[in-house]
Amino acid sequence: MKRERAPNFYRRVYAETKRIPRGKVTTYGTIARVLGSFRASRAVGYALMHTPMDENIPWQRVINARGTISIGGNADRPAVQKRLLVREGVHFDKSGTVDMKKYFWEP
DNA sequence: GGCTTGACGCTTA
DNA sequence: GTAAGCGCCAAGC
Repeated sequence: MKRERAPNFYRRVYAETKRIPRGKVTTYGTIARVLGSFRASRAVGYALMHTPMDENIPWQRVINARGTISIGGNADRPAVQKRLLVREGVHFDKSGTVDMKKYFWEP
């Protein structure tokens, strides 16, 4: 998980994620585009998956293009993520979808 | 060094 | 409007 030789790509993803202001959310594609590869959405997701909690990175503000939270495996993580976003002022739809039109943030 | 998997995105049916 | 397939980058085996 924690690699001393953290790839530059990871650091970029973390940096962009930390740039997200409170009450705003972004998508993997946006992060990938900022990094220089719009189609690297998968790599971005993979990087966030390895997001070290030591850095206190708001990975919860990064969601997919649909505005919904994926993961699926542990239902605890998305639950906490949704809770954090709602606590920050992000409104969630009853289906668990975020209104990207209002909360979508891009650099 | 090559193949497969993975928090996705976009296009086509 | 919903469903399925292809493509991208990066890491793991």
